[in-house]
Amino acid sequence: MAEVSKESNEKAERSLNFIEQIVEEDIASGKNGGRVHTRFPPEPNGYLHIGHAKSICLNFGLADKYGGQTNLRFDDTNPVTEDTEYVESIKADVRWLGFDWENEFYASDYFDQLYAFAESLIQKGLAYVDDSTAEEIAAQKGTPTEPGTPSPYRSRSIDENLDLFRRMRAGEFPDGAKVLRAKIDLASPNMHFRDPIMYRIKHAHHHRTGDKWCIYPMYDFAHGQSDSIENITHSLCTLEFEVHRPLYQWYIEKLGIFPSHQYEFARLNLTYTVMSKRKLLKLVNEGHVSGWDDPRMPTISGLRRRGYTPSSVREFADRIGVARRENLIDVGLLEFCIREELNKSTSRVMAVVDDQPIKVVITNYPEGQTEIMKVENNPEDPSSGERDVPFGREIWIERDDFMENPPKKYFRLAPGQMVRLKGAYIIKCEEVVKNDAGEVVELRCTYIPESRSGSDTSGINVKGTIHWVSVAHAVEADVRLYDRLFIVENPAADERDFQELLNPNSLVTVKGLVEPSLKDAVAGERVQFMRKGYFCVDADSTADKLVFNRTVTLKDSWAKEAKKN
RNA sequence: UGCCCGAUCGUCUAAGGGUAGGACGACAGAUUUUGGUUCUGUUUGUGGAGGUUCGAAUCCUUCUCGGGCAACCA
Repeated sequence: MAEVSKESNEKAERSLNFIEQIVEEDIASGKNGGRVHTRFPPEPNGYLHIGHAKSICLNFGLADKYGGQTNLRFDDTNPVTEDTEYVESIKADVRWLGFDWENEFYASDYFDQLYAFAESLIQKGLAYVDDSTAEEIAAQKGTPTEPGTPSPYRSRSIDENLDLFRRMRAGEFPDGAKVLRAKIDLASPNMHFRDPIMYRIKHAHHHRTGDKWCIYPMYDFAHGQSDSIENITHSLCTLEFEVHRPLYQWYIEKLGIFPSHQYEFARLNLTYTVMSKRKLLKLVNEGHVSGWDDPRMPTISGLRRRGYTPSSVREFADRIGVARRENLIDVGLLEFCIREELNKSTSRVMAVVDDQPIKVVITNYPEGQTEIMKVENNPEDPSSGERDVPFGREIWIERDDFMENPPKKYFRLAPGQMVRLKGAYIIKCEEVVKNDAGEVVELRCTYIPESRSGSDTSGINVKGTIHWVSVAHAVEADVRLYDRLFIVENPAADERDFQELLNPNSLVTVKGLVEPSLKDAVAGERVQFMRKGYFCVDADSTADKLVFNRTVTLKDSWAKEAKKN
C-alpha cells in the first residue's frame, strides 16, 4: 500500500507538460547537442502582465531545469510604439520575479545582419520591392477562400530590386512609398505565405538605433532570425503565432541559418480581468485606474503594489500548467497562492477597518488604566515571537462584530452575549447606546477579570473572538480595499463594451484604526489584519498617514453562511 | 465557408492501448483565543455517433462545439 502511493507520487512528480516532453526527447536524441536555450522576447511597448509572467516562468524555468540558458530579448522592430521607459519596467519586473537573464539583447542589435539577410534573399530572387499602397497590397492578398493576385511590381529584376531596396535604406522615399516583400505563394492557404512584407519605411527615431535606420523589419522577418542568431533551441510563444511558424521556418531555411524551432502554448486568461495590452492601456489612459501599477491591474507592477510576492506568482505559474487548449483560470487560484504564502510569513495585527466603528466602554475596568497584553505574532511560526498591545477601558470594534438582533449562529457581540477580545479579556454586552437617529454609537460592557488571555481561570467558554484597538492608542490609517476590476468572469467575451463591465466597488477606501505597533510600518511591509485579510503598506504611506492596501481577504465562511440566509 | 489548432470533474491539469489521478473550488465533520490555519472525509469528468481491438480518454472515420489566420502591429 505504502509502496503503491509512493510510486504514484513519483509518477506525479515526473509528469511533464508537453514542452518539457519535447525538450526531454530532444535531449535524449542529441538534438542541438543536448543544449537548451530559450528566450523571453517582449516588445517594449507596454508593461508586463501576469500572462507574461507565465511565459517568463516557462522560459526561465525550462532553462533552469535542463541546465540551459535564457536570453532577454527586446523585440524592438517598431520604433513608433516603443520606448525605453518600457524597457526599464520590463527589466525590473523580470528581476522582481526572481529571474536573471544570460544575455540582454535587442532585435535592433541585428538590424545590420537582418538587412544583409534581406539583400541575400533579393539576390536569390526571393524578395522584391513593391510600390503598391497598403490597400492595394491587402487586396492582392485575396481572402482565405480566394487566392491572391500578383502585384504589378512582382517581376522586377534582381538588380532593380537591389537598387530600390538600397535607396529605401538611404532614405530616398517617404513612409509607405515602398515595401520589401518576400516572393512566395499568392495562392497559399496560409495567408502569411502570400508575399509577406519584410521591410517597411518609417522615418522614425528608434529608442536605441536613433536615426540610423529609416526602414524597419517586420516581426516575421526579425523574430526567427533573431532566434537563430542567438542559437535559441526552443522558441516558445503563444498560440496565435502558430500560423506564422511555416514562415518562420521558410526564412530560416532560405537563409540557411541555425534552425531554431518555434513551439506554441495557450496564453493565460484570468477571470474578472482583461489581459490585452490594448485594453490595459485604455484603462490607464481613460483614468479607470491610477496607472500601470494600480493594484487592481493584472500587471506585474500592479500585483507587486497589491502585495503579491514573487514566489506566489511563480507558484501560480507552476500550478496553472502549460498546454495547448484555451483556458480561463479562476482568479481564486491566484488568491490561494498568495494566501498560502502570507499565512506562513506575515505577522497578525489588529486593525479596526470601518468608517463607523463602535466604541466599547468597559464599565467595570478602572478609568485611566492601561495594560500591556502580550500577543503572539504568528501562530503558524512560533519563532516570530510576541508583541505588546495596549488595552484600556475604551476600545474600538467593527460594526460588523455587533448585532442587536443576531441570528442563531452569530458568535460575536450582541445584547447580553459574551465574546473574547483577542489577546485580552472576555466581555459581556450590558447596554446599547444609540444616537437620536437610532444608530448604535456605543456599547457598555463588563469584563471578566479572571479571563485574561494566557491566565484564564474563569472557566467560561465563548464561541467568538473578535479583534479590537484601544481608543487611547489607536493609530489612524487609510485602508484601500481592492476587489475584482470587472463584474463578469470573462469581460473579453462579453458583448457589452468592457467599460460597462467595470466593478464600481473595485476600490473602496475606508478609515482604519490600527494598533500602535504599526506606527512605523514602512512601504512594502506585509501584515495580516486579524480576521480581515492580508495587507501591505502602500508607497503613498507617510509618517503622518499610514496607507494600507488589501492584498486579499481571508477566507470567510461566516460571510458564506450569512449569504445563505 | 479555405487553412490551421483544440475539446478530460465547476476551473485548471495528468494518464498516450491496460485501475481516469492531482490541484483549486464546493460540501460535511474535527481542531482552533482569527467564522483564519490545519486535519479527515465526500462530491463531480473523457462533447456526440460509428469503427479497430480481448481492452480506447488515448488509434481511425464523421459530426458538433470553441479558438486562430486576410495590420507597412508584435
